[in-house]
Amino acid sequence: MLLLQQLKNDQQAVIAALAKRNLEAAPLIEEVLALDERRRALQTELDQNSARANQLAKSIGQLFQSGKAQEAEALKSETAQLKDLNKQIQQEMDACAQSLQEKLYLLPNTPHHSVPHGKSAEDNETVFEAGRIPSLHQDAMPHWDLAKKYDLIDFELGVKIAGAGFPVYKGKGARLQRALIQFFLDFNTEAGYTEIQPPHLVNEASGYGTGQLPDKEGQMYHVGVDDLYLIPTAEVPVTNLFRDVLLAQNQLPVAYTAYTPCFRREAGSYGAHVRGLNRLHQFDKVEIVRVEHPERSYQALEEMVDHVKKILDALQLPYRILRLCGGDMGFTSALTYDFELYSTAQERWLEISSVSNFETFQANRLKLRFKDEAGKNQLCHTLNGSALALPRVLAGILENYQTPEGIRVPDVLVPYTGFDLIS
RNA sequence: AGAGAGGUGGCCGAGUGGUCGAAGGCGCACGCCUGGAAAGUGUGUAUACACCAAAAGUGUAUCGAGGGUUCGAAUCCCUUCCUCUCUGCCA
Repeated sequence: MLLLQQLKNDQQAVIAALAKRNLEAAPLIEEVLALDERRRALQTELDQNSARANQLAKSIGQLFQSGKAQEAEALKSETAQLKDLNKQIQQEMDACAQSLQEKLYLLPNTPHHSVPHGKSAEDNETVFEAGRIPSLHQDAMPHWDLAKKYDLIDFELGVKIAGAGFPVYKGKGARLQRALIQFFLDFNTEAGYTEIQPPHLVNEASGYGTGQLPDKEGQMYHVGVDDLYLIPTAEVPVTNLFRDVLLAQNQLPVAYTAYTPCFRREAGSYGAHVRGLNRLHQFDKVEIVRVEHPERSYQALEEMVDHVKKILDALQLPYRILRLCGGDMGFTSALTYDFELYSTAQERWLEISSVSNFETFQANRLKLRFKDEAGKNQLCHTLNGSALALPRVLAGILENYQTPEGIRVPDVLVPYTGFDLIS
């Protein structure tokens, strides 16, 4: 959620920034400001009336105590009037505040100045490429065929148990996936991230805290009986650990890592590009989350990008880094770098990580603040990134590491898998 | 799931109708004391919103949340959420 203060002070700058998202925000911002003005006027009126009523109550009490019951009775009628009036004012003010809130929820985060202009994924800017794209043997296959050949993943069985997009991992496939999770967690922990095991279901307030609600209501699985949501990413429970939190400055920065399964309904996505592991309803992911001092958040973002690079270097996979353009960026982000892994057998890039700085956008909703040197409460900056999302990394390894003799296991994973070849 | 107890400031904890944004303690900050530290001692120490150009200041709201009774509610009533104890169930 954008800061009202920011809208008031830099209205034009906000409109210009949001234009990068191809959004004409001026009319909405006008509405927001008008509502705010009305709300403030009502607040002032309400406060004055309440002050008067408090005064009267005090006088009435004193009059009763000194036995002047008649005078006291006379004052009561005014307080009754004030009370009725205030009820109306309060109602209108609440309506204003709610409407204001709803409109603020509609405004996405303002893109960082380095975000390129653009409408779609085609306009993203490639900022880095690394790794060697292997030349595969003639009978090389996409991962879904490899998975079948070596009995690593059974998609049909998953359909029977739950539905499409819920794969069943078997034998060395399951083991390889677990090895990756373990490797990622160890790698993150060694870099200073504290491991967290959060709940996999969250309440509504948490959904609002990180911005999934109300924006992406339909994308989360909802457990109706208990009114809980299955997490679409560990970002939700981990970032919400800091909802309504006031940190001391020396508690910053916070760096957490968490492995969780992720659940996404992904309604309406079908076809060739969602085959195999490319797009799932349930998948595993290891996430990194940071809470930073505003002045350090962009440095932190670079550190996170660097960290993810190291993971991919260690796995010796070919990848590139994109700076997302305004049209392709997520609702809550100010700047996002996507990592894409080259899938040699599919001859396409697969997104495996998204690293973002949300600045104060989430912190504002979360009420996540710290006390600065002057003793003032300031909003923190929040960041997160995948390190990494499992299925596509698994797909990339299966495809890029295949040989006529079988699938080799990346060296760094062998201690975790206990085998170096899938055959 | 049933029965009972309870939710008060950063933490602990007092407070059953007005003088309560709230005693006392701990913690924290600054000062005094000290060669230095501890102890001692003094002062300060919630959040949000509104008014004000701003600071100072003033007002309003907040004792889990929402509603009600009352001139006046942390305190009484209702609803709801949560926590704890016992019983039941259970990995």
